[in-house]
Order: sequence, then C-alpha cells, then structure tokens
Amino acid sequence: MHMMPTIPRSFFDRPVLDVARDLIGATLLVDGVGGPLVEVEAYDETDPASHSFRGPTARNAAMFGPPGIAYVYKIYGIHWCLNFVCRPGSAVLIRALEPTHGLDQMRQRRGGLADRQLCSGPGKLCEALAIDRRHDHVPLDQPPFTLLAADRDHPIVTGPRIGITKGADTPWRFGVQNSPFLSRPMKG
DNA sequence: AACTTGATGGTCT
DNA sequence: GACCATCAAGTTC
Repeated sequence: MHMMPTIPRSFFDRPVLDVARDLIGATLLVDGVGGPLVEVEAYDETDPASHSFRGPTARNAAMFGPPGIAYVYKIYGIHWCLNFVCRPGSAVLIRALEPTHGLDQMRQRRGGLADRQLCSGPGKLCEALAIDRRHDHVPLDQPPFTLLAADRDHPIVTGPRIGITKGADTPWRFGVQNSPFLSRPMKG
C-alpha cells in the first residue's frame, strides 16, 4: 500500500515559488477534513501585492516567523484566508483544493452547496475546513494540520494572481490544469 | 457567460 | 477615510 509522506518543516525553507509549485497535489487536512491542493499563489516581500511588502505589523507577524507555520487573516471583514509561511516575508496563499476527506462536514459547513464549490476559493476553503484566527502561527506539521506530499504528478499551469491591483501581472498563481475545483479556470 | 452589487469589519494612513 | 490576496446572488447579454 502507498503511503504519502508527511511534509517536513524544511520543505518551507526554500524559495516561495518552488514551494508553491511543489504544493500542488499535496493533501491538506484540518482535523481530518480536506483534500489535495489544486490552486495556490505566491507572495513575497519584494511584491507590492504582499501583506509583507511594508514590513512587519500585528496582522502579518506570522509571515516573518519561522518557515512552516500558518498565516491566517480575515479579508473584507468576512472571510478567512490561509497561507503557508516560507522564508521570512514570503508565503503561499491556499486558494482551492479537491474535497476528498470529510465531505459531510464540509457540506454542512458550506450550507449544502455543490461539491465543486466547497473549497473553490480561499474564503470557501477556510469555511469548509473551519479555519480561523485560532490557526494563525500554528505549525503545519502538528495537529490539527496534516500535510502529505503529492503522490503523483499533476499538469501545473501558471498565471496572474486573483483579486489584486498591485503586481497584477506577476504570474505567481499555480493550479492544476482543467481541475473542476479551481476558484477560476487557469488559462492555457 | 460576463458583469454588477451588497454584505461586513479589520488594518493602516 | 480608503483599501482590501472574497463570496453569492442578482442582472444583463
């Protein structure tokens, strides 16, 4: 039987673009609920779209913490967003996953929406996995998180990031081509 | 299929 | 006071 290895913290002590690409296909679970990542975005301190661009603040403190912890923040006063912190000032925004584990809990949390809409966006994913402020700064190699390395290759496509105004042309979005679980289709 | 809009509040200037 | 790393429901083509 095939066992997907747990991702070690050292995985995140690498350039953020490498980490982002390698996260596609990795399985994220929170208390056993989740599935394989199909869409992520990279952000770093040289990037005007990044929360870290203007240096540390109370909100973005986790982005300057050690590699391999979560950075969770609230956007538009409504939705939570989950990031995986890499080297200081850099992180990967977790935008979408294919829901495979704990489907009943996800459906309940998401109000009975169709399976393809359970985790097809950063705010939706956090609602489905019940991620909130409590997860900010939490190490990704400890409960409630489980992170398992990808067990096969996926056709990865890149493109511009979503929902930003600055740095809008930087192609730091990574996704599985043609996955029905993306927040929006990838071009190409 | 593309677009517009209202919800709702934290963060930073 | 402006700006959001969003979502879902609505309108219009």
